[in-house]
Amino acid sequence: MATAPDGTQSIIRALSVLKMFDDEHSSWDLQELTDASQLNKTTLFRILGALEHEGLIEKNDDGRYILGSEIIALGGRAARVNNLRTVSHPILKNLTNLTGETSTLEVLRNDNDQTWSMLVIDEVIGKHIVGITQYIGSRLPVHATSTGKAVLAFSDEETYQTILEAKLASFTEKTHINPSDLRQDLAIVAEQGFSVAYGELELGLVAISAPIFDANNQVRAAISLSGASVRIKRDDVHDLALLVCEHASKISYKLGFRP
Amino acid sequence: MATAPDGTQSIIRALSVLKMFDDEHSSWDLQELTDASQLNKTTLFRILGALEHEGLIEKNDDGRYILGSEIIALGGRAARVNNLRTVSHPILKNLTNLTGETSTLEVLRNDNDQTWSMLVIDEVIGKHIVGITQYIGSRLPVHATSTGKAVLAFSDEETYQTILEAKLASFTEKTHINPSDLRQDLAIVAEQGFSVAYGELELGLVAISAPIFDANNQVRAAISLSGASVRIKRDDVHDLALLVCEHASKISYKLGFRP
DNA sequence: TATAATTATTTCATATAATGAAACTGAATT
DNA sequence: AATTCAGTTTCATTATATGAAATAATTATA
Repeated sequence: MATAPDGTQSIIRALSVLKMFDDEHSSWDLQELTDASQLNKTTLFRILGALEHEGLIEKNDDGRYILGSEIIALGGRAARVNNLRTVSHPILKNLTNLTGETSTLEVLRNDNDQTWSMLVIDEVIGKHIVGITQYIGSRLPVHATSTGKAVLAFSDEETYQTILEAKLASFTEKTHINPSDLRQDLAIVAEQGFSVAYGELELGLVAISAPIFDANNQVRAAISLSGASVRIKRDDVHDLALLVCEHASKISYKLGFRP
Repeated sequence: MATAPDGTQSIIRALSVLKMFDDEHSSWDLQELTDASQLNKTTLFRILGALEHEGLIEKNDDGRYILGSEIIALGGRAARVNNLRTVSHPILKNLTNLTGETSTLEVLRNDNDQTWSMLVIDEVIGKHIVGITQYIGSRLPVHATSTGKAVLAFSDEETYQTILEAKLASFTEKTHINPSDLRQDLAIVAEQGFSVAYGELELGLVAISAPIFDANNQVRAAISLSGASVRIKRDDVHDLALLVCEHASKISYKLGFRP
């Protein structure tokens, strides 16, 4: 064998070493890396030398290696290219292709000053004739949408509180207008990893959502799959939810989220 | 020569290639990289193979290489380790060592709901006896502090407007209580890259600040150097400002900012 | 303080694996 | 159909990555 089929071996080795710097092991010394990897100490020494030379790792005060600022810079650039909408669109399309139903991408947005809402930033219209509405650019109530609940259930305490303290407007008899009801629902969402809004915003409309996380391990958005309740029955919800979660995970992954 | 002194050559080459993916050149194909680098096409082909294999780059729809999600994930981890406070502290210490004056690190924070202020998150006390006050944890008015002005001058339009629209409280006769005065001052700050508050918060107190940027090219904080006006004369300000800017740049660099 | 133990770095001989010229493939363009 | 260009594979060459061992530099222990 002249050259590794997947590209230069020493580079693959170096990148594997780089990936050993995760949240659980954010700093290493040479010996630890030697013990934890299959690599020869001298080889590692030179790999680290190269990584350090290029600023991808650096030594902290204790002389231990940590990820360096060059990685942060590269990460910023990568995030700019792999932005939420660009990355999500093909995945939304796939979700709609598989189900025939409409899918959307929504983010939590602070409106003018006080209020929060879900802003629809992308949408792929389903195949069914009933309920074709363009939603891109619309702002929807957080507490009455599946996406809102998906985001809220994984938000930081502060955002969570702020929104729950606001007045919960009623849209149908199914809307949670009672904070404790909503809180209970959100606990379930957090538990199972997806949310369902069955007629909470509009009677006859079912929506299933899952949250999207980014490289900072924070909720960034949610996707939804929605359709008329005449098509999407209670029994279908679970299978569809699984599909939505899968697709949401794919987006999270592409945004650098590593669970 | 057996091995490159700075570490494995092929790895250094690969990392140099990775860095070619900047904001101006966010996507490349093999030929372009061949033309733009000193490397042999076949070598590049294998370098790209290794980088792609490990997810640091990927091909977009057009078959062009772009930075991949693994870089975003690594960037997130690196940012968590190289956090603002940790990174800034030794640099603040240095600034205070060189000048004898107190230096601080401050971020713009949305208070409870409406108001904004500068939150002091680190401080290195200077050598002089006069004016030793612990400020860590304090919230200071944005419009009357050098740090506030440094941050504001480089903030996005929305934040800028919001804060300028609020009532500008008066602290001394030097405080900018008139939006158009403040606006004018901020234009100068944006121009020269640093801000000065000469008795605007407290008579007899001079502070000089410079903004800190992160890998997303956005203002993240500001550092200040402050002391009594009996020591820091008008004539000293310029030289000190240069020093403050230098130190702020160092922090920005460590946070992954590449101007 | 000396000694031991541990880790980091350098040396050096070896051959593996990186390298690049050239050939080949496949797609796009004329 | 002919041509051009980008991407990929082949293959011979040797530069260069590799790792065992020796050395230096720390750190821990007696």
